[in-house]
Amino acid sequence: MRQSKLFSKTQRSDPQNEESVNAKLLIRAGYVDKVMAGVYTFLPLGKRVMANIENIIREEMMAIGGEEIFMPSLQPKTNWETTGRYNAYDTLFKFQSFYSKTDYVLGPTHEEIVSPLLGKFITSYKDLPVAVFQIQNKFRDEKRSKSGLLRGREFLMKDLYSFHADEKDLEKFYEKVRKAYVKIFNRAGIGKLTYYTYASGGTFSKYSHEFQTLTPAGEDVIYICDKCRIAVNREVIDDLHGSCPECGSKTLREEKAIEVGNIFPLKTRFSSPFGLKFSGTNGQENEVLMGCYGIGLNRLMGTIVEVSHDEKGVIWPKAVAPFPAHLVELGKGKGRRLYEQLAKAGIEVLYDDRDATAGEKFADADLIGLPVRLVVSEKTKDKVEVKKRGEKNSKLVSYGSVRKLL
RNA sequence: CGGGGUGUCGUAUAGUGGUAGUACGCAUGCUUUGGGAGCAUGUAGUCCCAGUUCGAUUCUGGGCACCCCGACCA
Repeated sequence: MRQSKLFSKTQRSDPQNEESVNAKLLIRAGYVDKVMAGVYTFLPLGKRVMANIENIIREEMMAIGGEEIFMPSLQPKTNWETTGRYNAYDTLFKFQSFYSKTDYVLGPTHEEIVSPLLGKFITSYKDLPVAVFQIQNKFRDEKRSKSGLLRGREFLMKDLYSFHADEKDLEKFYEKVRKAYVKIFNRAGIGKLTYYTYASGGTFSKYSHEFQTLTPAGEDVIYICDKCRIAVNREVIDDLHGSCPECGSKTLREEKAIEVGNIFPLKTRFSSPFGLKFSGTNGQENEVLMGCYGIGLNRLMGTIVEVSHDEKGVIWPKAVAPFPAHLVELGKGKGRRLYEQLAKAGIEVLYDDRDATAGEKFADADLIGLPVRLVVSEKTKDKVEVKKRGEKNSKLVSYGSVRKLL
């Protein structure tokens, strides 16, 4: 893409009243625009990042047999009364139709939709197990949204729901999801900093599990067992008498972290109120067991920025970067040949064809943070200068070999 | 929801009870072109409502918005 055609522009200074790194950098670089606290527009660059994150997640969900659906944000009050959450869910956006005076909620999650949905199709043990997922906007009336993309009022979330005939099957699938999540966070470039974490199960079960990424920007405190490479959320550490639930070790390391994903055994919490039953092999009626598994995409994007940046800007991991490289030309038209050559090879780079000074272009390239910077100028002659973002050294390579480096 | 802070051109900021300044941006022209370049000209602003006052962007009250800390986070 030609940068001269990009309607978003970078900002030289940090936005007023923003403290968090992800908000400052993403706004300055033109990835997002803040509409109000916790609500953002994703600009062309930000939309591409989000699409990459979405695709990683989608691929891994499909790899474990997830079937993608799309449920509504607009939900009937009655479903929420069925589960008793209409009054119990404290961040629920509620409103009324002006015409019919019917009450609605704006979905903060989708158990109230997915449970009756599957109830229409599950009748026999032969229909189980089944897992459906969606990538959809959620709305939560947070008392205090904060930290840029980390805690929003409207945000994109992947939610997966699984349905099982018995606990053993639920546990088996739970483990599959855990592995899929590890792959997702590895691909998103935050695997090394992300820990499988024991957390409270609320009213549903003894423990749930979270994926926590270490960052000072995090809201949670976790205790890491380096031997098992797992962690325990502070909310359950007393329960476990301060020891690792897997090896019993008491030498745990305290860190701040942000929850980027969670997996949760729901069991019959929702199948029961919605009457999800199936006929077993013996003809007896049984209750369906459920699990739910979420990943907040906005939060994941913000977390990546929190853990991968320097004083000049973002440093995107390759898999989520909006473009694989930033082609910076110094001198009008100098980069066009390479741009077109790469395009022919199916590689779309961000081509800075603007009539701007070298300093401005370099500063923007650092701020936007694509993994590789390609410079073509008078000085590079028939070669291309290649530099990785986050590294100091550059090298000159021939036009033909650029492709292999991306 | 409790506490604290902040609201001034598009962006970041200064300042004042009496004509609102600077930088960047943007526009035009010329010069410049390997780390946010230079000159000239131009463009554009006091969050909203009320009160005090001859006069309020400034003071007072209320509201709204945003940020931070805490509480909350199935």
